[in-house]
Amino acid sequence: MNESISNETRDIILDVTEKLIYKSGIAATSMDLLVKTAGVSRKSIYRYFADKDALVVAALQRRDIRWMHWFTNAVDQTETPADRLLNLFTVLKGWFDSEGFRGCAFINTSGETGDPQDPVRLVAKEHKQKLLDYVCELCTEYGAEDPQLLARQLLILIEGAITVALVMGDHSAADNAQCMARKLLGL
Amino acid sequence: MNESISNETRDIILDVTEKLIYKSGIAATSMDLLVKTAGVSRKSIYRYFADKDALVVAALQRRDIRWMHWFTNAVDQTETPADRLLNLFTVLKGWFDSEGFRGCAFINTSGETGDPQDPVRLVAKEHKQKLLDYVCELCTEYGAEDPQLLARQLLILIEGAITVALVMGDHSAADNAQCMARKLLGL
DNA sequence: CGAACAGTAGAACGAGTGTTCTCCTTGGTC
DNA sequence: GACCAAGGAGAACACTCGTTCTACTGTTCG
Repeated sequence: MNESISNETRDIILDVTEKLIYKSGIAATSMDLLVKTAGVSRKSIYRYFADKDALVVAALQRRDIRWMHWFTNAVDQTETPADRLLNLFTVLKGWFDSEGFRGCAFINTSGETGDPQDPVRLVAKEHKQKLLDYVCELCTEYGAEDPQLLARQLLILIEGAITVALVMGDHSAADNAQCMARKLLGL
Repeated sequence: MNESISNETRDIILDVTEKLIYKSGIAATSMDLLVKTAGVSRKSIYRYFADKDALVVAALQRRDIRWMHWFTNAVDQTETPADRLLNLFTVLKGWFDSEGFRGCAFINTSGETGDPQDPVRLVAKEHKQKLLDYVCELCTEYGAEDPQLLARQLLILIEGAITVALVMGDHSAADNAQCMARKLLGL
């Protein structure tokens, strides 16, 4: 009857795929491990997804949506536009300190894939574009002279903090990035 | 006679491994492809390296040394300490625009490996620590109040620019990072 | 009831993986 | 000349990969 009813099995598959990819990367996430972890049969996976590539892309798109929702919601929990811009890095800090933090899934999977035209890379690019657009909105609300330039600079701070936090294990990168953002905003 | 004579075959193997890993990642670099590309036999590879892991680590350590040499040499081609700090990003820009640029090999391979204790991750951490130490030296020469803090902030700008350049394909990230560095240095 | 469907369990297949092996050639060194 | 280490070409092994298949179990609905 209802064609848009949420399919439970499909959701489980996507959930588990998303988690395994984030934890260990695409190559290390075998269909066998997926079957065992999700508790579904191989046939069920191939019923909903043409092949592993399609499954991976769908899982990453799901993570894109969910991460952006979580991030923007958390950042928006402050009053003034200036607070929101600084809050970007406070929320990042909380993410770094959370259990199971493994950096940004999209940076990681981009590094795994050599071909820039690979669907995985395109999803990553779209994700970062969405993040840039969101930051740009905040900059506009803040009343920045050049919101686009400011947003691009803040994005560099965000990506830099994430990368340093992952590779060096230095979670204080969020604080250092926030310190730079403060100077940039003239606060 | 001379025990420290440079071994040509070993060098070729390391060279090709380094290039293939940078181009396509560790998982995509099979021993078979390595044999065909390097024009050496499997036996030769296993004569010099215990297994693939050891080869990968050795190739990454080699890249660490060579990249740092190249980078510091290029950056040091300026007169004043202030110029050198800004030159960090000019050199980065040149790297981004160079043919075959695929981001930072150490960020990429860190994303490929889930386990933080993996030798690959340790090599990456050491590489970024060396880079941080170098930037810290420049900051000290510059006469910064807190060279360590400044260096950590500049490192975030560097890693952020690299990540944005790779994932978004936006090479102007180097310019934007340099712009922020200028503000940070009060120039 | 019975057809249709979503699902599990698991075998099977071909291709690719890292690794080891044998056989052959080459270029020195006692 | 005898020896031996270095290297090449490629077969072979055990394993894992993604993918497909068959056989069986419920559930739903006309």
